[in-house]
Amino acid sequence: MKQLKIKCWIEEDGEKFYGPGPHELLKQIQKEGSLSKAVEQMHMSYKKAWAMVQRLNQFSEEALVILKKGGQHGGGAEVSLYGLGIMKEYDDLQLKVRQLIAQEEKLLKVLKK
Amino acid sequence: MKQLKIKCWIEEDGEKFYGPGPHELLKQIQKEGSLSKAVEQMHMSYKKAWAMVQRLNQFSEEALVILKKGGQHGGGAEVSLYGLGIMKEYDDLQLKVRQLIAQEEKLLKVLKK
DNA sequence: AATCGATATGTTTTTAAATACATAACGCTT
DNA sequence: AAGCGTTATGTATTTAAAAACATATCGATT
Repeated sequence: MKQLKIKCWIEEDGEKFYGPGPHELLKQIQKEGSLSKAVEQMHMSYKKAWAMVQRLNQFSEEALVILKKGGQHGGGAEVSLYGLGIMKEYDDLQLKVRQLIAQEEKLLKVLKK
Repeated sequence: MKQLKIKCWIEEDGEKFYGPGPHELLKQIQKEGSLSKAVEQMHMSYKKAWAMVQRLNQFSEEALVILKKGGQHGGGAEVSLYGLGIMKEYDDLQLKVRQLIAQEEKLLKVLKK
């Protein structure tokens, strides 16, 4: 059975900046309060996630994720207010995109059989 | 500078069926009349393109590409009428998607800076 | 039947990405 | 200052995709 799929993301100078991967990572960070725990949930390597966070923070006017090392619980990670705003924007965008998909799926003959 | 990107494709049972890659391939086949020449233009390996064509034909009610081997000119490839129809559908879809992008790019705060 | 240029197909090599592993650094708490 | 759990970072290994290479097959034309 055939399905129409659409994926959207934001690029910074031709390289991926924010998309499904980072979006899911931020959701897990928000839930777990730690980068390592978020990573565990997602079956993603810590290194990859860490680099993702660096990139997100570096190419924004404000950090999306705040990382803290040391301290009582060893440290932790949280999504900033600014990061939460971007997450919401992306969610809203995805909603519109899904509406387009639903509409188009009815028309496309390719999807038949 | 940040940009919103969207990519759409059609899946058959979870695996890619028709998207930007096959679409470009069909365009080149149409132009060149041969799979090997199309591949050369695209810097794609013949094997990959050949497998793509097999998949496109196998999972459709009708072949999108007709491959001919032997004969005066050794053979050749052409996009079927059915294939042309799918190409047009995909082009039309991309047009609508681009309209959505243009509209959304004005709204997204993430794109600022 | 010999030729030619394209399709068809298997094997090997290269490449890049992801993962795994190891270890240092941090700072609050006790 | 010792312990803890997390962030930070380098190195090595694994994996999968892509490319490169080699060769067989086909069939109209001559």
